[in-house]
Amino acid sequence: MADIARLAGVNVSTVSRALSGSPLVHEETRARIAELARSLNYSVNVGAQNLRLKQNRTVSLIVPFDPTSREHLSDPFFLSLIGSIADALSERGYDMLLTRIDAEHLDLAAQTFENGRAMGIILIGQWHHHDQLNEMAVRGVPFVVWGAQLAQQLYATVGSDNVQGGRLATEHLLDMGARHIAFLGDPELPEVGQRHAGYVLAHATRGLVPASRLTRPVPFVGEAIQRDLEALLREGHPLDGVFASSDMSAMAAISTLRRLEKQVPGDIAVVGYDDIVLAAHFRPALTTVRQPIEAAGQALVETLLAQISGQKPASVLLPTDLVQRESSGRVQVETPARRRTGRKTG
Amino acid sequence: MADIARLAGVNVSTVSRALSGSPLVHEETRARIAELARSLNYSVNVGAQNLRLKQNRTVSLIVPFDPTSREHLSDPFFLSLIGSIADALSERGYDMLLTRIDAEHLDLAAQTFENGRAMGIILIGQWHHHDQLNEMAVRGVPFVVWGAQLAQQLYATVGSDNVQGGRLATEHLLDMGARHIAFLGDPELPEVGQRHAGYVLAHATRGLVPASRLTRPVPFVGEAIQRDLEALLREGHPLDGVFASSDMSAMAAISTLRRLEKQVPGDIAVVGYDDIVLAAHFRPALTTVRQPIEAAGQALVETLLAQISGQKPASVLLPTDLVQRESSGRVQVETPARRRTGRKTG
DNA sequence: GGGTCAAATACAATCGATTGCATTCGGGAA
DNA sequence: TTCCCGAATGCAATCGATTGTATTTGACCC
Repeated sequence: MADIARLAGVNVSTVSRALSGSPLVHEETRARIAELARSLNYSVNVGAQNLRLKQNRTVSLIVPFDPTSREHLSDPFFLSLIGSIADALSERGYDMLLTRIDAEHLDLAAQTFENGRAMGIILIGQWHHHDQLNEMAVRGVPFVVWGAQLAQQLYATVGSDNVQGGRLATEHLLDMGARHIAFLGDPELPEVGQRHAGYVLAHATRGLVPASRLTRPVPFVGEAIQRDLEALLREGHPLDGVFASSDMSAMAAISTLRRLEKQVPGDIAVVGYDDIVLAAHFRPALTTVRQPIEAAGQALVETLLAQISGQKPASVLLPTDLVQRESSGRVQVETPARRRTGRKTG
Repeated sequence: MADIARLAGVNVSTVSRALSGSPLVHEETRARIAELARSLNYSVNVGAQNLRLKQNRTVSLIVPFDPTSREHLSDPFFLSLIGSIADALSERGYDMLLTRIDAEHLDLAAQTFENGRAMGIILIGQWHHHDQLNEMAVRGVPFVVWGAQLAQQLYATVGSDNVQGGRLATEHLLDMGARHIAFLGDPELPEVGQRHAGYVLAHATRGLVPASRLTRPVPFVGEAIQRDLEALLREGHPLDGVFASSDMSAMAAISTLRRLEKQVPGDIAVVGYDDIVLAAHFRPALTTVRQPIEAAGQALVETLLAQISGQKPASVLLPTDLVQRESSGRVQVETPARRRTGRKTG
């Protein structure tokens, strides 16, 4: 900017005013300065500008990683969610700063705000650290979490109605005749916990109680699912339904079951969660609970911006619905296999 | 920082030195300052720091959008690529600033560098603006492009070997007995152009020349593919193979062909490009040319960082290979349908 | 006790912008 | 001619850090 000022024979303050369209500069001067700026490929230093103005148009997107696996960004659901957030932000003229942090230290997320790089934060998942997040909220950090609404929550979340989703999935499996439905996912994670609550609720309304060993706290990805399902079947526990807490785990489960020579859905009906694009094209096409991804990105961004502009945090619960496809056809009610394994129900 | 200095009863310069671990401050003083900083949730203002140090640890990722469609970020291939770039950057301690710009003004990408927000740029695709990019390179902007290597290129690209990929796909289709192979994709885009070159080359080595109307310049996504294929078939042109320049278009093509009561691969063999996760699970499972996504992210980041540290731009060509699945089985050589449609070969 | 020296800390310029206030300039009114 | 006024521009402080160059402090030695 100093260069331009020198070349134009004016003071930097005039250049600054000219470039920001202040009515205080003579039109002729402005034109001369604008022309110079263009020819020099000049653009204002956003860092310095933000420093002076104490504001910016950047939102920080934090994608925590599980420190034990340091797993890569690959689940299509989260990738799509990131895409939809990026779109929602760019429509509004914001940039997105993507940072990955250790999921055990979610409070580090606040740094991108506190050090002035972003005016707000979108966090994917609350993991096990509801408390750290509440503390961040008390500190006045503007942020929104993609996840579950929890009790005593001082921050805003955006998420699908997980209890409802879990319930829909489980009721559907029960309708299909399944009576021994495994739940795949770690209920310690808030979202999964709510899906699990829906699973229990659906049983309860029919006077049923799922066997506790049918709840399998496996991580979203990796080979744990294979091993776990093999173990479950080896134990000889009856099994005629699977509710997986993500489509990727549902697909892993189906592959494993088929390898163990179970028919899906003939012997075991499977329902997933998310409705990623892949779900519709998988064989058998996956019955699953749809989470509205486009709406999610929009809602996250709007909620955050509202908060930044001074409104108080207000959570959003997005509707979920069941998409019925092939993986959950009617279960054959009395196969020799099932009779053999007995029927303890928990 | 001024607050801390006041509370600690020292000058800000001492605080700065203490926090950055300079040996010039007394150990005791440092401890006191560190403790204060922690209790105040203080972290240095990165903007101000960058301003002073003229450096940062942020890389800008530019994902251009086609201004006519302003299409959302949804192609799984690009989403995965973004994920792999994010991972490669975070492994090295860099943050990623994601910005979307109009594909007709790729030179705007330089702004994130020139205004000091990022130390380098990764750009997805060169679109129609090789010239703008060369000009950016002349200006000294450090950037790498995911795309095709072109003649007279002053900047670095990372990309798969598109000619080879196109050739592999086409040779495979020819091996399967196809003789009227449509090419789906706009050869004006550099990467697609090279895949098309491979397509022509594969024909040439067998003394064949593909009919020019079999080259269908349709965009990657949207409904154009359906309409275009319908038109092609309505014209009565013989067709027994399709090489689509992305998996998403291959899948759209297959759906359309089936709706028009063509067997895939029985009547028409189809090969895609990318090998997205979905490809393996689609029915029929997609034969496709694999692009190594993890390697791509790593290579992009390494190439950019090398350039930032002063080395001159060096492009990387990643190997591609054909993944053979179901969508490209042997074509039935003489069906009544084919005989009916005649055999003008262009 | 005065001088020397090293360790620890303070001062002040700097990065690139923004903006309230001061200054300059020219023209019109008295 | 003098004074006033508004338009256009310049000056200088400021944002929050870093760092070269003083300056202070205290220990040690003669």
